[in-house]
Amino acid sequence: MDISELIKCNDYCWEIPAQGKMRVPAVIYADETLLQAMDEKVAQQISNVAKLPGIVQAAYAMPDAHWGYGFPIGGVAAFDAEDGGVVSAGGVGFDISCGVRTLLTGLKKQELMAKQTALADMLFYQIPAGVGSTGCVHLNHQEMDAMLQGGARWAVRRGFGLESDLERIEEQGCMAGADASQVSEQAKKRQKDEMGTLGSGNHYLEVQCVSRIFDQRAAAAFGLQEGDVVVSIHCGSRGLGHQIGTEFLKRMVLEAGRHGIELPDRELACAPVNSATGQAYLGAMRAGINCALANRQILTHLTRKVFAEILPQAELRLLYDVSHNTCKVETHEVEGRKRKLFVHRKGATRAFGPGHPAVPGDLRSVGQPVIIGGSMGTASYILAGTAGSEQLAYSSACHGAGRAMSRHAATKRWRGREVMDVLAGRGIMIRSPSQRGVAEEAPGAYKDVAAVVEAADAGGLATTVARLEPLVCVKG
DNA sequence: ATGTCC
Repeated sequence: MDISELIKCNDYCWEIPAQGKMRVPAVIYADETLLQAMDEKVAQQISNVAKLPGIVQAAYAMPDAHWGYGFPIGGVAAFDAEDGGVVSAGGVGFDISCGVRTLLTGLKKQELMAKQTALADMLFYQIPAGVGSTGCVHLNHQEMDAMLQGGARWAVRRGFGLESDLERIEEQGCMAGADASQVSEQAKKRQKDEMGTLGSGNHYLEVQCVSRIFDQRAAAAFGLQEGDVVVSIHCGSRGLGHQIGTEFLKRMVLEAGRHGIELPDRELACAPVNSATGQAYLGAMRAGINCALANRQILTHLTRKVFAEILPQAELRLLYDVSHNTCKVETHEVEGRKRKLFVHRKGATRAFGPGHPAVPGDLRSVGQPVIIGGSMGTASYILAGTAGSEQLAYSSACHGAGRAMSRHAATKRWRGREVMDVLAGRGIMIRSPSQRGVAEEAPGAYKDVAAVVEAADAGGLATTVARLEPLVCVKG
């Protein structure tokens, strides 16, 4: 990216001043190195977001931002419905409520190592992964609607996991305002056999070891110590979320003119929050959030079953579950005034600071856990929300390493088999149904996650708590 | 991300 047009606010914050049809400035949080490596399209896309009706304060890009459909991945934007604000399907992303949860196991790395191969094989056998994968749960119409309304709460009631899991999930596991009747039959049909499946692309289930603690107090509150084994699950709402996104995107493009919305880019199709389509999308999108929460909950149950067999002394407790493709109604202070806003986070994690009422009581003094999934074979990080992040980007942080190379380019450069062999040599066991998928996800195709986390920390978006190193990875 | 193009 050409940084000569940007105003440097500080070493980790850069502004594109409002110009032309931009209603507000665009702000990118990154250090100079990340910024220079960032695709020019991120600046274009985030500037286009700043042109949408009802946008408040600024459009933001996180340190892991890269080119996406309409909105950049790693984009945050909030809209005021009272001010003509919009909701955008492309601003949430196709994989609605894609997210990651981390489970504590109570195990130390040494206990796990003797069983590493058995665990890798059993997880791969029990966790459905890959394009079009189907699971052990099959939903009829009635159960589909119950799942879409109930989320992880529905899953726990059906025997998948523990009641105590729910308090460690955003929205206590059930997104309010979901409207299953706004989800098309086609979307439901695609999902009926896909519950409890990882999917493909960058989705994974990873067994990890805590390799470094950065913040002792926060780590103690989160239950993390050096040498601990944890499990992280990254996946979303599968075919259902994709279908909802596709259908509403089309509908929003067709209706934009009727709502007097001039689209700077077709891919930024949106509808006023206060319109039939806006409300219908919000209902369907929230149902999609519940689908993703239920999906991760079922996968958690399957993971517990595998550990019970291979390492029966393990006790898997949910640390936290974050969604990084959402639009949520939140109250934020803007220029001294509290406003109800529709906050879009696409490839960005909610990061509420200490004291926020939505953070579970026993974690509230340190802030919300923010889980940053690394790429395959690289570290992941646990951060905590900060008090200052509300004024920086509506309490948001990055979500991962962010791609640095296209999938196509990655498959030309690497072969899945060799990527797996190299990682095996470093003690990391990869299991995947797709060699090509492994090549696409080669560590070299991603940005340096440590640099991304450092920029998020130094920029004040969140504070680093712990680093996790992979031991076993089931890759979609 | 995605029944990787109804």
